[in-house]
Amino acid sequence: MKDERYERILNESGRIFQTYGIRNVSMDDICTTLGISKKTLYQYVNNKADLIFKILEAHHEVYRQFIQDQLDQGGNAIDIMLAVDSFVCSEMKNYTPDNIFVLKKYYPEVYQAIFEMKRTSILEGITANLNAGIRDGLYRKDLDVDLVARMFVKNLEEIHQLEMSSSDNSYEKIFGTMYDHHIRAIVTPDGLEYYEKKKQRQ
Amino acid sequence: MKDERYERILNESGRIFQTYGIRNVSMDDICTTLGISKKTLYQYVNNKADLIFKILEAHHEVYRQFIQDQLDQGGNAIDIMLAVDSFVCSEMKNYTPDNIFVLKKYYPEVYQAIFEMKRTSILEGITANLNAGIRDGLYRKDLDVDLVARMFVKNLEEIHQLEMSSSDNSYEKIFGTMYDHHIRAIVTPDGLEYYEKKKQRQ
DNA sequence: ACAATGGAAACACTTTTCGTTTCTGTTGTT
DNA sequence: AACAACAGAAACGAAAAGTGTTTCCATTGT
Repeated sequence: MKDERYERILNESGRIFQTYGIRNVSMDDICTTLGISKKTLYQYVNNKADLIFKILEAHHEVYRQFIQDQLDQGGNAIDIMLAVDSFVCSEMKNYTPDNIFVLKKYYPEVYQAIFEMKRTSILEGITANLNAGIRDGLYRKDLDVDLVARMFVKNLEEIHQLEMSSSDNSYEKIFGTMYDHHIRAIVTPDGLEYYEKKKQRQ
Repeated sequence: MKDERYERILNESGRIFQTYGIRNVSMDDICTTLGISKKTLYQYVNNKADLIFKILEAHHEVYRQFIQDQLDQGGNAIDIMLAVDSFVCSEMKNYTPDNIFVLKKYYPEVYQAIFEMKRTSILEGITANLNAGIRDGLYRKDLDVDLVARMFVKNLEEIHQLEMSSSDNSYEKIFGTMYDHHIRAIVTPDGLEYYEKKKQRQ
């Protein structure tokens, strides 16, 4: 069932939802754009909410895979944070105020499911990063890993509530600051020295 | 009738339409946001289409006034074009693919009226600029003013059909290129010298 | 010839929003 | 105190748009 047509449905639907807005694009519009009938489309998705969920889920999977690859490489914990920084930032930019508004109002279950998925991924990723940094002597041993990870996620969520438009580059600034503060708060002297050197090179 | 409340209705409605999308924001939402009842709102606008029209018209008036001010100052025709360049560009950025899509599909009369209004303003502005440039020896005397003005408008319209997202900075590039070519195509040697000097200072 | 598949479009139903109206409370005036 | 005017909240009836289902038809493969 994970065939080329299914991939195309998700990718192309996602593109036109993002371009024109979820509620402005009807299932008829999607079929017209894709050149398939509704009967065919409904062989792949249960309903519009299901389509939206599957699109966001697939999108999230790309993000999750990127994070997982960074972790699997077993590199330096600070390098990983820096690599993840801009990737996560641009992922968040897709969630524009209008999209969030629509998801919350008309597809609340999809919204809950997706954001819980994201929350879980981030929590796991940060926890793993914290543990690796502690083990490598870059982060302080006395950190309450669970608490720091939760605080990180909380900060992400608060940034997300700010409802900036996707063209607003304040996202990068705020986001980068949050990452910067997070790292500075948890590093050892060795880790700080490494981090400062790395920042100077950018 | 042009009172503070009316101004506030237009400004605030325009803001949330722009943030959340025209069709995602109901008249009820607008009233809730403004803290007024629908009965009050309908004292100021006939219906939703009328509200949208009035918002876009007011927005256009700001733009038109800016252009008029530049013309009234009687300055150098090339300087005026350069002053107008980025103003027009950011004005166009408000017309995102989703907004255009909605206007065309659900409010076609509003769309036609607004774009005809814009077209007329641009045509008049460019025509006035061409005549001033010719009079001042910056533009060539052999120009067919009417034809050049129409070509300029045509180019603007074609850029507008490209459906770029508002975060895409290709708009500036394409737009700037179109302005550049327009000016280079019509200047006298004196005008070109002046223009090149001006461009070097930027 | 028949079966399977998929597109186009009709269909019945649902949902949302629209614009209108009613009810109520508040304020100002006499 | 009584009355008029005004505005907000919400109910209301109607319309529009969209949803998901089904039918009809054409095409392709066996």
